[in-house]
Amino acid sequence: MGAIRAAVAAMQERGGLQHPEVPPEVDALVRDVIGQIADKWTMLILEALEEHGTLRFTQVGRLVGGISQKMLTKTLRQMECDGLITRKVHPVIPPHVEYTMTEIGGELTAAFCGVWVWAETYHAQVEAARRAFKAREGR
Amino acid sequence: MGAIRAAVAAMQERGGLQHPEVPPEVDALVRDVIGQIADKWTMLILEALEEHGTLRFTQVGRLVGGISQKMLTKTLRQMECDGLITRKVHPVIPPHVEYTMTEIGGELTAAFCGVWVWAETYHAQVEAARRAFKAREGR
DNA sequence: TCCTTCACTCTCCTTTGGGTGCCTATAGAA
DNA sequence: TTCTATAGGCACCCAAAGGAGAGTGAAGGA
Repeated sequence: MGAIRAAVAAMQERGGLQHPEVPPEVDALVRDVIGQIADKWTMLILEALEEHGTLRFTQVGRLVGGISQKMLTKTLRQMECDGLITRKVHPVIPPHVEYTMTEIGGELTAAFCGVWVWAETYHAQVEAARRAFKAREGR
Repeated sequence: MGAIRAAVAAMQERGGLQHPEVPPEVDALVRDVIGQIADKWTMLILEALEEHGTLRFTQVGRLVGGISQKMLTKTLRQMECDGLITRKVHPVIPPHVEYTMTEIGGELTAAFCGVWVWAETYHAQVEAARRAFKAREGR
């Protein structure tokens, strides 16, 4: 995990981005972007695309699992709008649409990967903390 | 960013966690944890605590900005439940409660840092992609 | 001729997110 | 004596998120 911290520090050095005192309008934009992007389905779709490359609509749905068509459509549109994926429509008659990650989508996936690793690493501790919390508060 | 990917691969090797065919109950837990944690307020509160160390209730509220008392209370409780922060109540009469990040909270913040850096690095491109998308779809 | 496939769209419905305002108790300030 | 600050709890409310299920349209197989 130290490597991630180091990499992050390196990126901050390179880009000259420090958290303390970033201009407020940039902060607002960043918050907006984070708000749009840091959602469950976006993360899961990025995961699926990273693992399997170009996918079709129903393939994404199957890989993600438990997502309704509505949310899948909506999330894919949002991601396309934000430039995280590209959408290629083949105008054939059983419709054929392909979704592919863009470069910045790949970068975001890589950035999110740390969170996945965190979740996989610590989910047992989170479970334990929840049980302990319930025991403390429950009585 | 390759360093992150490498670190992740190393962690997966070490822990024996592969995405393809991870036990379904673990997958469910990880998704649940991600779902709980990948929310706007949690991220912003972690940010505030990382930057300023131990904070009181109203301090957190001021630093986060734009959050209602209700959501602040709720989010802090959830984070305490998940073991991301500790809550220390001083039983004095103007109430005094202190919130501090735990170790796994710190790790999560570090993991999320990559996403913040991504947002700061690419938000201009996201803006551009959105404008281009609107121009494409708008007419 | 009917059914199936794909990638949606539309409508209806329930759940959740989140805001506002009112309540607490008491030490100390005005 | 009255007001304020602190960290919430509680009740009510609206809006948005999100799920379920039906519909769509045309090509090609049975």
